[in-house]
Amino acid sequence: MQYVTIKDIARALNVSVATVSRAFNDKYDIKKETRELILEKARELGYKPNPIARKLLQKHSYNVGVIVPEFINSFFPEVIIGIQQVFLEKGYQVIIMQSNESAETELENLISMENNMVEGLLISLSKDTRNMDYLEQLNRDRFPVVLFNRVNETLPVSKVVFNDYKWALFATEHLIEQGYKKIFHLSAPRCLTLSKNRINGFKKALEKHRLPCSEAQIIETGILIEDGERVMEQLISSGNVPEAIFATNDPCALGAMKALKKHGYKIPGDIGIVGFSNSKMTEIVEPSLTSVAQPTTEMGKIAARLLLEQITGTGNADPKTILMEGSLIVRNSSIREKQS
Amino acid sequence: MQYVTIKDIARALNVSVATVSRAFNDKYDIKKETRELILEKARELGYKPNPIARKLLQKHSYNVGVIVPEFINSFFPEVIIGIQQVFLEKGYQVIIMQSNESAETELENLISMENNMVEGLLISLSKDTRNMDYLEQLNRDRFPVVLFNRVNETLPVSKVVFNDYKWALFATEHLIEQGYKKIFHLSAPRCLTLSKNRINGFKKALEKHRLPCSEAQIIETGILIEDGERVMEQLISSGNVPEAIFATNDPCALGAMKALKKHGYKIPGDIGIVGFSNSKMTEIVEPSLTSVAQPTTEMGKIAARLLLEQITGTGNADPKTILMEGSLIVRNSSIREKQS
DNA sequence: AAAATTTCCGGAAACGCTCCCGAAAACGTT
DNA sequence: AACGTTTTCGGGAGCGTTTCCGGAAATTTT
Repeated sequence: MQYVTIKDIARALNVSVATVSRAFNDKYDIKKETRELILEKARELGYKPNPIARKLLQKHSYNVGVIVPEFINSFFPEVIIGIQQVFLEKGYQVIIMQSNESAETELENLISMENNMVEGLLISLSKDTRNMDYLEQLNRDRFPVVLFNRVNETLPVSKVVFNDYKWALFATEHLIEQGYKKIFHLSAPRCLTLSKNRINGFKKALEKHRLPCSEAQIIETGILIEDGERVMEQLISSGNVPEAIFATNDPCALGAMKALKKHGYKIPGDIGIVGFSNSKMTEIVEPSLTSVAQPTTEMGKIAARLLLEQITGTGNADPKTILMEGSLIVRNSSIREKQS
Repeated sequence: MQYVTIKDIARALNVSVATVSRAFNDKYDIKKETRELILEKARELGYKPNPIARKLLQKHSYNVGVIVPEFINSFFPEVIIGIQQVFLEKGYQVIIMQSNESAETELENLISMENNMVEGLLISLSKDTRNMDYLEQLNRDRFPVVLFNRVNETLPVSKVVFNDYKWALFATEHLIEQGYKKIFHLSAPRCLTLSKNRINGFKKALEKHRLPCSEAQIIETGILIEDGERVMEQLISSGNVPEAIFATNDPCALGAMKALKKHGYKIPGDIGIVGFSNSKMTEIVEPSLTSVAQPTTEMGKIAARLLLEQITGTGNADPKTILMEGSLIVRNSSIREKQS
């Protein structure tokens, strides 16, 4: 791979390497014919400029990196599509890595991104990321970083997050309005800021409507179908079945539904369910699942534009936090026909 | 970003750059104390080796690239997890890009991968990739490439594919055994080799059991829920509803189910359905969806190992095609209780 | 104590490219 | 015909590393 260099073609044509370089960089410092000649020869020899050597001088790589914890669920892929739309249009390539919810892999990804000289980084933190040293260092070095969805409070960088508090509150209130009283929340790992906000929204709703609200109603579950299923099975077998569930995401809600249906519970009659993120599955499952819609692709776009501003140096440099709003899509899983 | 170089720290300590370099590369050509001293100073100045410069000499980047057409469905993410497992273990980083089913973006990805000096490439072709010139060139330059899942017949590189023919045949036969006669196939874009093989398997099954088999039974649908739904709606409104459906993937099957259920058809009573890829959703939907399970993660691992062999030069260089087998997971969507 | 090793380090070339500077060649101006 | 301009090109330094080679200093051997 990559045998023929600029020198080979300079030698073959008896010109200087400088001239060859000029031919490729389209400088107006070269006669049209020699340019043609060089390009012709280059094609003949199968020459390709070595991008590494080039990058060594000019500091542009036109690469940006995206690190996400997973892409089994459709959330992150949708965000990434938005990110790509913005960057491809501007001539940047998007390098994606997934940390697999591991802080260790995330760090490796981070280092590797640096090695590839990305000009900026969009990150959604893994669930067991605690140590922010590396990111802090990057930020101190004025390296452009934007956090999205899974963010860290303390890091002074731009962030794009969903208004989890508000929509968790709305989702819970919706259940309350339907007459459900004993409401549980199936939470994502509590260490995530996102989880905390959703929990707070959930609590606030109960409080506001003077419903009981104990820690036992908040169950740290996970984000996969299996997680929701497992936790629900446990609740059922321990006889502690709530009247309604607000789940941290759709897969989790779907898992819970699966367990409930298996044990003969009627949804939404016996128990109401609300999910989060409004995935495609909400309309496939029966009953259809009420869910909070998040503008995923839009979120990606906004995060991307924020990063772009930092990279190009336009816009002011102060970190800002963008709070995204969504909507509650009410479907059958949470609507009680008529209540007593 | 990246202000302090090896020279700065050489100057600060009044040693040569060679010595500094040695300190970092752990050569046994340096006194322990000076090494410590240098590392200490480096930490103090916040020095980080410039990976670009390093890559310029030693030809290793320890990066491999993966290009997939999409990751909205869970298939590719699962494959990628397998790929990552193999490479992370060997000290390689995996760079992921998605072509968004566009041949143009795919080419850009390809070029960008080269620019980042990946040592090998794993590709699943986009649905409208026709032109193989670039890949052919890469292959001629002996650049390690492995195709997986979405492959091109003519390209003489290693490939990892699923035995689509056989399992499409089995899936169809299963429907036939259940007594369904008028069976349709909802196909992915026909230009894909994978589609052709599944279509052939489908045809073969019908033929074998002497069932009618016309082109009208094969409908080019797509790979998303919406596609399956749209096509099924059309079939219903035109009054041309089959007795059973073999869909090219689960989302497509789920979309069809959604339309059928909406119009009051009973599954599996009125109509039987089989999907492909055994996604998580098969067990969430009602009735649960019979599907062909593909060893996705395993497929990623095998493709990764094949590439690794090429990169490291172990194993023989002849391109080989690995055919993966799966299994038919029979669920409720295709089981007729008792038939007349 | 001199010779032979070993340890440690500096100089310099190299990787493939870009770009500044200056010189030669071509052209135009009085 | 002498001069100034412009175009075109080559020389060479430099990007930040690694690595080979050789030499000085330290250590061991005779």
